[in-house]
Amino acid sequence: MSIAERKERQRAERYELILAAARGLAEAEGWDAVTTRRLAELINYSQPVLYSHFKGKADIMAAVATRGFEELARRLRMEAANVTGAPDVLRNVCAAYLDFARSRPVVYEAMFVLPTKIKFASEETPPTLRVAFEALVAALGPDREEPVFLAEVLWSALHGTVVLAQSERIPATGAEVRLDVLVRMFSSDRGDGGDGPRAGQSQIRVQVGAAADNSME
Amino acid sequence: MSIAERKERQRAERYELILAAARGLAEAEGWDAVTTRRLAELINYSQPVLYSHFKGKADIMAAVATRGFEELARRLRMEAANVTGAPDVLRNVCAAYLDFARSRPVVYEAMFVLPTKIKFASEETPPTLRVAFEALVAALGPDREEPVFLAEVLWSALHGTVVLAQSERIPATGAEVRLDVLVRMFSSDRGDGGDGPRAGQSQIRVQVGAAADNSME
DNA sequence: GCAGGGATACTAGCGGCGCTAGAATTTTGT
DNA sequence: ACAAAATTCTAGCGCCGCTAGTATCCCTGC
Repeated sequence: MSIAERKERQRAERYELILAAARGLAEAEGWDAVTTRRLAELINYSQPVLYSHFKGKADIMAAVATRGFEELARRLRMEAANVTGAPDVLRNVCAAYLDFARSRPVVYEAMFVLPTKIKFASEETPPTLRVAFEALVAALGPDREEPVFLAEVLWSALHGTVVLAQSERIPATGAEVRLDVLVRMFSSDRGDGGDGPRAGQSQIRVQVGAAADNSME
Repeated sequence: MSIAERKERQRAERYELILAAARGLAEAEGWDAVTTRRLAELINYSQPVLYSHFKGKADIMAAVATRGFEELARRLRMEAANVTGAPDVLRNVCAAYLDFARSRPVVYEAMFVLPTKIKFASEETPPTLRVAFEALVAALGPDREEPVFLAEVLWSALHGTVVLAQSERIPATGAEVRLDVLVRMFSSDRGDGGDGPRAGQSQIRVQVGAAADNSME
């Protein structure tokens, strides 16, 4: 049965090829430029081949989004798990979220902006997506009232800054300050009893992260 | 020159007819269903007539959005001006924003979600849009540090809740609680020294407003 | 070694999209 | 009444997502 295995492996490789082509094309020219014809040309197959892997264009985008959920969950989980050692988990998790959105804008768009058939906030929600949300809840710290709603609002604020900035509806400059403001608003100790330079630190952190992680693959 | 006036008036009427048709069709079936062919059919003219009024479909949507900016600015300004008498301006302004987004979801989409050529945060920003933002700044109250950035984050949070809820990425239930949370986060006096039942009041307010203002016009 | 048969990929085409050139029609001014 | 000007329409371009039907390839069993 080795021959069947090889075939399946080649199929899986082509599946990945399609996903990579879709993401690459979207990153280069936006999702509007990702057409079935151009995708077919990129992978050196004819259009109908795409439909043997995916139900349609929306399905391809959903697959890209799913990969995004995995990466986002991984990043957030890593920051949220650092309860010991790092004093400001909330800021790090928020920074990681913004960092992800900035480094993979079109993936973020497929995940959270464009219409998708992926179910949110239901039983069939992808586990990775749930993990990402739980990281937000955890980042807010213990003993907070209405933790789920609070996390939803935090997520909304993060998402809002991302999409408004990406669509140039709020200026790109000031992203660091907005992070400062946002973290202060949602931290459990509001009156800034903490150390002052904390803000400056994170500004650098976000900037560097965004600049370093802009590669396409 | 009365005949030229009549012609111009008829042109203006047809312009309005197109806008109304576009908004109505979008409200009934979403922006994807708003095609130049269907619009032409709705107004009983052929397609190219649309292009004598607008540069293209995007221009029509921008016009719908512009009308939306006017209405939103009017609503927010009204709530923000109530400094005297109303103790919680912030809550009322936020509620008005959410109310608008819920009552005119597709207009909101054209304004703040879909790609647009309208310039934000620049010199050529529509005055009404600027007014709306100023209302947000005012609602936050005086003597706050970084008022503009703070307003940007508040707007982001409001926008985030709207779009995540509209795209069913956070559950529709809980909108009132999220408003409560959000207002508490951004109010200048954080420790809830105010009266308790305030939240319940506003919940009713928002719900009634959303239900009453759902007409297609 | 080689024909049959199933899997695989292709060509071609459908209806619909935004948009526009050029023809046909209506309206205007003389 | 008639030519000119403004207006509206017909027809079509290149593109889209998607699919039916055909051709090709490769594995299987003799």
